Amino acid sequence: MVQSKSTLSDIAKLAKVSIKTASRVVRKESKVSPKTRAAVEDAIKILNYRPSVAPRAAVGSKSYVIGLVFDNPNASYIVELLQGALEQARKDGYHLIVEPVNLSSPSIIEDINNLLIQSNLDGMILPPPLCDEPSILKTLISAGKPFVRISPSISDELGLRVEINDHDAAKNMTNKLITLGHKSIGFVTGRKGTATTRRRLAGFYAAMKDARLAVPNEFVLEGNFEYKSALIAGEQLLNQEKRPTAIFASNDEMAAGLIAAAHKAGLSVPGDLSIAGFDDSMVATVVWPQLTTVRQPIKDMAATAVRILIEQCRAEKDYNPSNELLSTEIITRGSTAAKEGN
Amino acid sequence: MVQSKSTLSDIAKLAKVSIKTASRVVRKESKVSPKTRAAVEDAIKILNYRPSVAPRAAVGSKSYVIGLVFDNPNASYIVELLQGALEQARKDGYHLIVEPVNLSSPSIIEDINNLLIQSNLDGMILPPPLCDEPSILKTLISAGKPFVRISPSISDELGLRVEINDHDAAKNMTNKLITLGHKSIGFVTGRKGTATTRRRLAGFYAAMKDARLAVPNEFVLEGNFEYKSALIAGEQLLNQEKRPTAIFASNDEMAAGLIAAAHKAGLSVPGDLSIAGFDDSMVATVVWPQLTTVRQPIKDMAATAVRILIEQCRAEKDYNPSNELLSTEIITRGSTAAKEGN
DNA sequence: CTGAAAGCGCTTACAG
DNA sequence: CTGAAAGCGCTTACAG
Repeated sequence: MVQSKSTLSDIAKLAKVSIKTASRVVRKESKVSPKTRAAVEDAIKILNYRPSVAPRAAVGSKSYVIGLVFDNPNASYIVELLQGALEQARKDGYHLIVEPVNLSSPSIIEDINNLLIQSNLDGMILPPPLCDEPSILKTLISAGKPFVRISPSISDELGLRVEINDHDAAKNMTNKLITLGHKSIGFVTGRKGTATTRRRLAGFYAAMKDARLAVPNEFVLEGNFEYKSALIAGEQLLNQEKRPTAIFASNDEMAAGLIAAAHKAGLSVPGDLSIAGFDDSMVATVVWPQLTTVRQPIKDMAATAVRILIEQCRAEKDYNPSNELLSTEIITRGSTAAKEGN
Repeated sequence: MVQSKSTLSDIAKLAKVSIKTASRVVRKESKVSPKTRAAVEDAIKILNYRPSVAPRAAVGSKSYVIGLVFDNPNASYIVELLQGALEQARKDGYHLIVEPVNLSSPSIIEDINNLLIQSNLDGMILPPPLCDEPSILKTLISAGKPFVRISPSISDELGLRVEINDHDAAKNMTNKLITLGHKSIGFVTGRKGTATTRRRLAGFYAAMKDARLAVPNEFVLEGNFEYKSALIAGEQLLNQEKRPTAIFASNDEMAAGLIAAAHKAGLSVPGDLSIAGFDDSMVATVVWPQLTTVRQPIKDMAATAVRILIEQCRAEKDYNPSNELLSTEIITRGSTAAKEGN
């Protein structure tokens, strides 16, 4: 069970074939006779053989190692991302190197380049906001390394993309609030300039328009995905005479900020004010009341990103890669309620 | 700036020395003349040379790669751990392989062993709860790999340890509540059987005893570090006639659960009830009111763990490693207040 | 203090 | 379908 290192030549000796043939079986190449293959596979099992990652990378064009870099303040997002990516990489027999980088550091390009060179990476996963930094994309392209971007803001055709449909998800959540009887609905946007922010806002407007409900300008607040931005915006809005009966925040942290603002304004949630979030991150279940929110399949997205990156690494020339669009789900919890009087 | 791979022999050629001597400089060995060293260092700079990680691992006893495995549901804990560990590893010129494992999986030992073999790890970092699993420790010991445990429950002398003083931290927080005028103070414990749980509870009792304050048995509630356990325990306690004016939870998630229980019981925090947490995790600042809590230097702990692991990897035989004890800090926020009437 | 040789465990051409 | 040879970029003994 617990054994120490056995090598390819051990396998070859036991299976009575050459090292080369043993290697063929390990790497699942096609041109091996069934009988030979079986013999080698037996040997692999008996010796509990695992190919060492280092010599593979030392010799070949492929290292069987991919990289995931991140610079995202949202802890729960990162952890889910990691778990999805690591599980998929393991399934596909690849190793994953994880590196936090600093997008505002002057050495970021050098850092990424060093990672590429030192570890001879086969490719890279780029979650937001790194996926939107042109200089990083350029570095990868000029190094000839494939990459997959997760939820990029810019939909150009550089590398592959894994996304959700932010527009439709936001529209669905807005429809849910409308169905609960709300007519005055506020919205808190994400960080300015990102596609996510734009698309979620557009989905909100689309649902309101379909329902022929007006959206006063002062009901659309500018946030930046952080708790504090929503707390400030919410305080301002809720102290006015005219205020919405429901607010939809572009992520869960900001929804938590709105709950705090409601408390400060002496309003009860969801009695006086319904609040909805986006992400279904850990925050959603540690605030009171717990958040009604849009579940984003972050783990799936990361796993999908790894899968299509590896497909591309393994691919022959005629391979035609495709982007992936994953679906979302509304999770109903205590922060929303039917509007009283309906 | 952005360059592709240069090798040790490129360096040797440029510096007009042998590959071996170039290697000596790269590896910071001592027996090189200053003049030779300078020439090689110049060449390294000019060619932007970075040693490839793969051949190092392929050939030598040392791979310059260490592993961090984790199985912890607390996202913010993991992310801080990763950042601290990755930064320190990079500083020391090591690479870090991160792997989520499943403690309840029957294949966990095999998984860890495979990781050890495939990546030829120099050593491993074990955060809780993995650091308390005897079979994992045994695997590492029999493989001859050094390891560092973070906050282990059991203080045996296997490997190195990095810890905080849970007892004194809990005692300090309890003293803070006492100083605020609270005399009836409740406590919610962590998961049964862990040393952390025991030590924090003991610290609480110690402070209460010093202040000659009674602790009724029904004021000490059993939790398990999760939100829900504290919500249930809190609901039960707060609906009784006799209830504490302050409760100290063994972590932030449970403190968040207590806030929810207080809301349900119609009590305001901190007006009717002060609540304190432990960890200063992300939860602490997204609940309302924000939590007064004990800041645990998770990032520092991870960095320290990596540092002493690498010291041990590099060490000669006469190296005498030592465990590390890091200090904590009380962070005061809105969830605690002076008891009214004082 | 410095170097020429052998080898780590694999993979990549090249033959048969 | 199978194998003997050369080599990846580095490090580890061994000499001088």
